[in-house]
Amino acid sequence: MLNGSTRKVAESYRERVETAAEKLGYTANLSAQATARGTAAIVALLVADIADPYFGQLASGVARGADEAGLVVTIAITERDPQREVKLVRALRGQRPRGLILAASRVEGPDAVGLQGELEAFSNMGGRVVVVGPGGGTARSVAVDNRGGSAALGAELARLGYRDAIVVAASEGIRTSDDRLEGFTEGFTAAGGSVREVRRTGFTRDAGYTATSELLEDDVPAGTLIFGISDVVAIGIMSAVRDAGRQVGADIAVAGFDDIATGRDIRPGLTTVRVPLEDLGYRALQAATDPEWAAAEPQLPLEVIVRGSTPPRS
Amino acid sequence: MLNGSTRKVAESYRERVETAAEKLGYTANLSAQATARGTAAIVALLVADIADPYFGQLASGVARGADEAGLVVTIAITERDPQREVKLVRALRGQRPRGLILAASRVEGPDAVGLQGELEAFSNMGGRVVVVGPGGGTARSVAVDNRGGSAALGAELARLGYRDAIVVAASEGIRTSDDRLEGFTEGFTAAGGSVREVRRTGFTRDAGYTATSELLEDDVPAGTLIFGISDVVAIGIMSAVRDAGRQVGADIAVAGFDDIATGRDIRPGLTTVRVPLEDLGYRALQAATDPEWAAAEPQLPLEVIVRGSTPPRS
DNA sequence: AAGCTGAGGGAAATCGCTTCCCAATCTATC
DNA sequence: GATAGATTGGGAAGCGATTTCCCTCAGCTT
Repeated sequence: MLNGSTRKVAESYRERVETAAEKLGYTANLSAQATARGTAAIVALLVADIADPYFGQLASGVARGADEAGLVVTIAITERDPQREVKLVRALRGQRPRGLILAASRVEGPDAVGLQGELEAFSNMGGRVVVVGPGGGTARSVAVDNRGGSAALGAELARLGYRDAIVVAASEGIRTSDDRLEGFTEGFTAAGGSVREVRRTGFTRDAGYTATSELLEDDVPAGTLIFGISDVVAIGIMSAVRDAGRQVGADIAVAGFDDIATGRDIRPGLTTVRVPLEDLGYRALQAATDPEWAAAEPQLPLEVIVRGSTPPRS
Repeated sequence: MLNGSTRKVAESYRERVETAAEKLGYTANLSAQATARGTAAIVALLVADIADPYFGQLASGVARGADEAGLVVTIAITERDPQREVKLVRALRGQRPRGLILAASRVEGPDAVGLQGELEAFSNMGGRVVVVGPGGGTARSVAVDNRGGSAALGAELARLGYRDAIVVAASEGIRTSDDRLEGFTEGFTAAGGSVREVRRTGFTRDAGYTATSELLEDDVPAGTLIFGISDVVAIGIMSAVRDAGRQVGADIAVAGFDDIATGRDIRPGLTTVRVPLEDLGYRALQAATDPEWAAAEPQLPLEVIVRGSTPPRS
């Protein structure tokens, strides 16, 4: 009754009790509270890898929102393993969190069979599931216009004079990657370019590095553009380009997607599509807590940012 | 009794119950468990900013360890505000976590008055407090030899021919910064260099950028070395150097500390001291959970890494 | 056959809190 | 000044586990 239930208590008492509690160092036992109420003041966040700046920035937004809402954030790392993800969701469910935010998961496709079931169970228990990216089922989703953004990027790059591109993407079936790939191809070809090759790997820096190293063993003409499916991948690409003795920019141009902080500090700067990652996380949290969330503004505004990694070709 | 109490049950039964539970989608209510047991299977992690790669990598190690130990990680962001930090510790205490890991906090000094009290209360409740960095009081600590590492760095840089350095540090009283500053000065001067100026700001990229921009308004001779108290700061420094029309490397050399992932991908590469951040987090978790932890190997091994940002001066 | 041991069932107490119900007190209205 | 209505506060039940204690039953030993 100390923690804002329906009971009304005289203000004077309340204050007295509160200062006493303060002095004694008393803190309400959240677990007991959760037991009694049936739900805990917790939001669970699932990310692939918290050391990845993409997820770091996202988590930052989630944490901010949670703080404002008086919730605690619990974090779990999927390591991009669908099996693990299912297990984690199940384990997290034991906490009876108010919401569950899934960043970086394939909610669809063959890998997702177990997941869907878990998510439903979670929903049925009264928790809210939010998917960052294209959602499905009972889940709310906070999406980014990957397709539109990369189409715009492709168009812009073609306008800068690029005609020949290679895309380093993640495996087929991963929606974010597929959307970005399709969008880019669309925008780039519509404006006169053509995608010569698509390389399938993963979402990591090392994936980008390795793929590009292999790519550059063959003869890649100067003026080729390599589009990395995310900034993290693109950064790997840039390093590989350099390590192969080529130059980033006029020689081999590189572009990414997300606009993580690092992309602004490397030289040449990384051309990319700005995704308001922190906001995205913040809105995911809103979606997880706000009872009358209505998928308003389904897409966050994106913006193509051209930097030195793709200088205009004359 | 389903979750490992003293009771002994035949394995066969146990299995049967477990698969049944699996099928029904039952999950033990962790809150109830925590209420009954008096402590939750949770470790709380306090970081200044989860979007900062330093904390990201650290958190990554913590998360890995927690996963292995069957614990859930709860994360809270201090935003480098001591007041906030106290409040958070207090709030987190309500969860009755097994351990509390403090990364990036001043456990000492005038700001820490409230903190110490909270930490003690936490300890008295049976939770274990781990400080990443120089600890104090009841807290266990997982430390890094900041002083020795930066002394080695300073010595190495002097050996490379640098004689004139500026240090961009955090405010006085922040132990990590002070130790690194002292160590560097020691090592650098002992080997023939001299620290011309110390600039006090913060631990962020922008702090480094701003401080350096101001610095470069005056005439800074070519061949000067700027040491950023952490890699994040150093990256800000590099950007500022470039934006001021100077060159990183032969013109103005830059070094940092931590060896965050980004430092390997920027060009020129950032000279720094490698801190095994992930391990550090992992060990912090060990310290928080292992009952017979004995501060073994009090310091993790550090290593000076010279890259292109500090080319040898002939 | 009696006695001992250990496995396992069942009931009850406990954890710290919320929530519901009811009696007691206070206030406003006629 | 009496009565209905609104407030306040006390008490008990319940939340979903864990833990402890007691008891039964079967298998062995002597």
